[in-house]
Amino acid sequence: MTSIKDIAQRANVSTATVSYVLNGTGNISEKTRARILQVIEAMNYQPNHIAKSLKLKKTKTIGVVVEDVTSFNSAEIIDGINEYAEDHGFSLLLTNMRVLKRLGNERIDTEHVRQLAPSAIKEILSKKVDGLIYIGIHTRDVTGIIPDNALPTVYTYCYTTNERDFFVNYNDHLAAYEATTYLIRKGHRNIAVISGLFNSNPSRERFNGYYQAIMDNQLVFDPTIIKTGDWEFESGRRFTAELLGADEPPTAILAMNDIMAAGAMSACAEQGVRVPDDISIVGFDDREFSSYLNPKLTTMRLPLHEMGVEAMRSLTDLLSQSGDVEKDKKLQCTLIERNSVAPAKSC
Amino acid sequence: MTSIKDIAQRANVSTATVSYVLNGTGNISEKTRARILQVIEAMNYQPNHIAKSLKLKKTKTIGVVVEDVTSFNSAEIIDGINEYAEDHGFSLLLTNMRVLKRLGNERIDTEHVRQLAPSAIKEILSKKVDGLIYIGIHTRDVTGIIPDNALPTVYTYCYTTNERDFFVNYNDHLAAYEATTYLIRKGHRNIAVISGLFNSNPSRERFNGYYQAIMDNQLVFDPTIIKTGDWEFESGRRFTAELLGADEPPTAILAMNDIMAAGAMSACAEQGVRVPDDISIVGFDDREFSSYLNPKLTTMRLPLHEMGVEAMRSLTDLLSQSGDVEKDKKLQCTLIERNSVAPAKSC
DNA sequence: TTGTAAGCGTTATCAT
DNA sequence: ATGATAACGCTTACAA
Repeated sequence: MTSIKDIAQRANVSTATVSYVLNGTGNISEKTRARILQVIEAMNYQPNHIAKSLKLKKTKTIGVVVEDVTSFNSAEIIDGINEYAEDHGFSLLLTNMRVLKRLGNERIDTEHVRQLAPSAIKEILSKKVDGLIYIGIHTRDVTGIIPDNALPTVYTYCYTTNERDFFVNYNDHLAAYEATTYLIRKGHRNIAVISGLFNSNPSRERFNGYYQAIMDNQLVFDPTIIKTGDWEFESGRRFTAELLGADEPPTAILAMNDIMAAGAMSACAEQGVRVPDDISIVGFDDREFSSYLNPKLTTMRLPLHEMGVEAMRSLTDLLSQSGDVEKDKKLQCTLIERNSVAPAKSC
Repeated sequence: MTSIKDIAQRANVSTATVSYVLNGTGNISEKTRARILQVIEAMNYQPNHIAKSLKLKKTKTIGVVVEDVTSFNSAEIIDGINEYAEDHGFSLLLTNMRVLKRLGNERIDTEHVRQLAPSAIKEILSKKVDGLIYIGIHTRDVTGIIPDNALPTVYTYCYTTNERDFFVNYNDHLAAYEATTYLIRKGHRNIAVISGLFNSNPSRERFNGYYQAIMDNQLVFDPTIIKTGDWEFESGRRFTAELLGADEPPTAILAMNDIMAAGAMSACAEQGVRVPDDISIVGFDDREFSSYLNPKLTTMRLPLHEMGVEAMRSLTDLLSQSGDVEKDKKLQCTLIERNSVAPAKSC
């Protein structure tokens, strides 16, 4: 590999001079600069980032620690990180803890993940990244997984209780409020919800958003049409079947993710109730498959890409200590209208 | 950060000695080794990979160049790479060309991607990775995207015509042959296919597999039930509608991806034909959503994870020049039986 | 405006 | 069995 030394030699200057023109630092006469640039071109010189990193103690690479790349949220967030990173000359060192395959979806509590983390973190610290972005697999508390003293870190799709950390997430409360309001505007008065497990923050937040929309519109809150699912297809199917069996079934269902919404649609098909003619359904997440369902699912889109962008922006701001960085950024979801909602039949 | 020098000082030895025990090289007496180890522990020493890399000219990290992380195949392949890499002490530097967002799905030909690649590659070469894995977004020829002299490279989910390169892909021909044979065993004689675009290798290979299965079973090949889709939902829907309108509609459809299969199911639903009672459908890819469709889709699973593992295995073998590495590895797909296929009605 | 040289944290050669 | 030291490719104070 051709180095700065080779360039210096060929251009009859010192390595310092070459370094100066390379970095635009120092005061170099126009003609030597031109000559050096020419040699650099001719020899197809590529700077060695490793040497530079060693000297500068900055690698211009950030560690992306992801609980599982394979989780539906990860790729799009990484894409966002990438977009911003590329524009700012950062590279990404990817560390995948693979918790889904190692632990299974049931045991993703902080305790178990913490056992997986140390070696991953150690590895990444050895490689001397400048900062860390941690991508969770569920929006939950992950305090303690990354040692407190590690590096500037921003968490996305999760959070910690640590004073020093930074987060970027989305606004669950508002999203559910808007989804519910949308249904109400369509004339629905009897809106069931199939929630996720209630030990999860998003479930609670979304429920609160729903509840507030019901209250703000002077509707009556009916606890019997609130069903606690577990995020999986089968729970969406089962609870919808239950709902459909009631004397006066709801005219709309808000499912807290698209998978349960798909389950709900399945239950409807089985019982011959038509979506959206007989019942409206709105999902959550805007998974790719939502538009492959029949009918295509109306759902709340998560701002995953933007979360990646914002996480990376926060981190670079942190690293350059440029102004102050928002500690707990919350992005907005947007409703994607497709074909699973119709106006309530006038009564 | 505590360095080898600090350790040496505290343990009253030279840096060389510390390096020896750290690497198990050299001949160190048991008691000094123990003492040094103890100091290392006490000071919580972490080796500096950057310095090591500079000296050794090996970084123990490999560059993963992916055309788009966001594409359905990427995450699982990366996960496979990760699994193998972790076991062998390699880190992953991720470079995402983001072609889907930059170019759109229509213009992903090699020409356009080639314009995106150079800066990405330059960047990654500067960071001195030991080797490269290139993950395509479609199985197609990507010759010329990565400069020939770059680094040991293995391609997956794509290929080149370059003698020096290595590939790992899956066996399209066999997969289609097996899917078709499965349908034939279920008694189907009239099996339509909705293919992808015919300028794509997989489309041709899969068609050949289908054709051979038809021949091997002495069925008659009917070109009127071969439809050329474009991989998208709408084409699956439209061609199925056509197929269903025939005097004697096929009793089964082989769709060359799950998205078109979903479209096919949608068309069936619209026309009131029941899957699988009236018509059987098998897809291709085993996308996550296949089991959220109604009925759950029977489909060929792509060995994505294994492709990642094997790609990384090939690359590490290449780097350690241990034995010879298979130039063009082809993995097998496996049929996932769900609920979209039923035996043909006895005629 | 340019050059000299020390130093970043390692490894490895050559002495001892 | 252990130590001194040059070298990896770069940046940067300081000197010239």
